[in-house]
Amino acid sequence: MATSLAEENYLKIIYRLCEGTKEGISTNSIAELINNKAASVTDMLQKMAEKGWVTYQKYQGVRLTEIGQNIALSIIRKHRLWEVFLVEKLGYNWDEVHEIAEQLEHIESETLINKLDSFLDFPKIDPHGDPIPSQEGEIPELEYLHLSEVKLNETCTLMGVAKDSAVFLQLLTKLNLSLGARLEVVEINTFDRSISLKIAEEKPIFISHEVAKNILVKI
Amino acid sequence: MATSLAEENYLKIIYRLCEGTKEGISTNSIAELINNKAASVTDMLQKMAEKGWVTYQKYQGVRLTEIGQNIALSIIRKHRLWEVFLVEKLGYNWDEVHEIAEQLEHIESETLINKLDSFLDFPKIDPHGDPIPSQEGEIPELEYLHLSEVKLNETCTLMGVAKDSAVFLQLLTKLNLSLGARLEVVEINTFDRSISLKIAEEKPIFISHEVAKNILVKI
DNA sequence: ATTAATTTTTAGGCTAGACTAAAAATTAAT
DNA sequence: ATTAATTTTTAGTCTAGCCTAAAAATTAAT
Ligand SMILES: [Mn+2]
Ligand SMILES: [Mn+2]
Ligand SMILES: [Mn+2]
Ligand SMILES: [Mn+2]
Repeated sequence: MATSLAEENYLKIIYRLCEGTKEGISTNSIAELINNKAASVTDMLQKMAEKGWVTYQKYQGVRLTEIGQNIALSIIRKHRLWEVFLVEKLGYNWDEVHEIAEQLEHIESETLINKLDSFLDFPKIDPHGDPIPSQEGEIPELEYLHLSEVKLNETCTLMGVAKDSAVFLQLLTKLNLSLGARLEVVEINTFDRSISLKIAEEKPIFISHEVAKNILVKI
Repeated sequence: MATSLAEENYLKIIYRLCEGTKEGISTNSIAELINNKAASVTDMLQKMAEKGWVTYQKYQGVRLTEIGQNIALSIIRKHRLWEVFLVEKLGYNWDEVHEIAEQLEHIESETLINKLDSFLDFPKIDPHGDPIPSQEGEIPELEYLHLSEVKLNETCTLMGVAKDSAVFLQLLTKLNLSLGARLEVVEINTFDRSISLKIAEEKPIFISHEVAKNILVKI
């Protein structure tokens, strides 16, 4: 069945909210992320339940069905492949691509996205370290730690970000923090949980707990 | 002012119809190309006149304003640059790209299209030989002949097509007729105006007047 | 110059997807 | 266990962009 732009955006957001939990997703949480009023969300959820993309019972929240999840994953696949294209081929920075990918992800063509995938040499992650779902909708569950959880004097590799807002990404860039960077936690301040980091043997930088929480690393 | 998808499609079609003539463009001709009913077109024309994109008087047809024309040209620029991308970078054939470009042309980002332009090495024509408008909305008026107008025994170069339907383009491909081909008109049948052509010294092929009319050449 | 045919516009409706305001259900607080 | 606060749903509107049917204007044919 064909999906409208509005429906695709709902599916993507519900997918994101489902990830963290087994519970039903609340109307309000969707409304907030999609920037609509709760009443509008209820309306749409009922239509999407009708189409078999979500399971929905009044007041009990919503979950994606198998079908709904597959649609969501195909949109996420497109979003992330386009982000790779924008950074790798057109020379964008990682903080500039999200909005454009929000548009490109709705372009409908099976062949297009597979040719793009091939043109990009079948990347496994996007510019923010997020995994790219396969054509079949398989997505590797990457088991990363938040930098805020890393112990003193441990060394880790920056694998991704938990938030892709432009200001956050720009801050990381300014701090010289990019995907693949080797990080050593040289100090943890118990007062505010701020952290001192050595990036590849350079002189240490300070980051707040708030920043550390949104950086994903592998030991 | 922001343009909706529907408005952009109207502007593009009106631009095309304006090209051939100085007259006002009829409601019906727009309706036919855009696959809407005339009443819907009237409706939209009135709204677009309101916004200053067309001049419109009841029963007198419509013309693009300077502003309307510039919007149309920017969409055409995007359409054609994306077509180049699809063919040159993703390996599509020239008969497969139009529908996808119809979607991509509506992606809104100044920087995107200029980076794409640069990535493609600033092409001047698209895969069908159509000129690509500059960022400033300048478009070279290419003065081509229809192959049907070429005299017997003259030699010419295939520069473009006057129609980009998939079946037509597929026929040309089958006949080994592609952009840049050197063509010699070796026979013209007065009865049905069909033509015999030598392509780069190969043995001649036959094409109908209908086909010849839609092939653009330079002597 | 009338009449006929065609084109265009108006009038009134419909659907998707948003909204506000009010009602209903759930959850939290006494 | 009530009452209060919060969340969610229903009911009723609105706009964009389409539609059909009927009216009006233009163009073509007698
Ligand atoms: Mn993104
Ligand atoms: Mn991303
Ligand atoms: Mn095209
Ligand atoms: Mn083209």
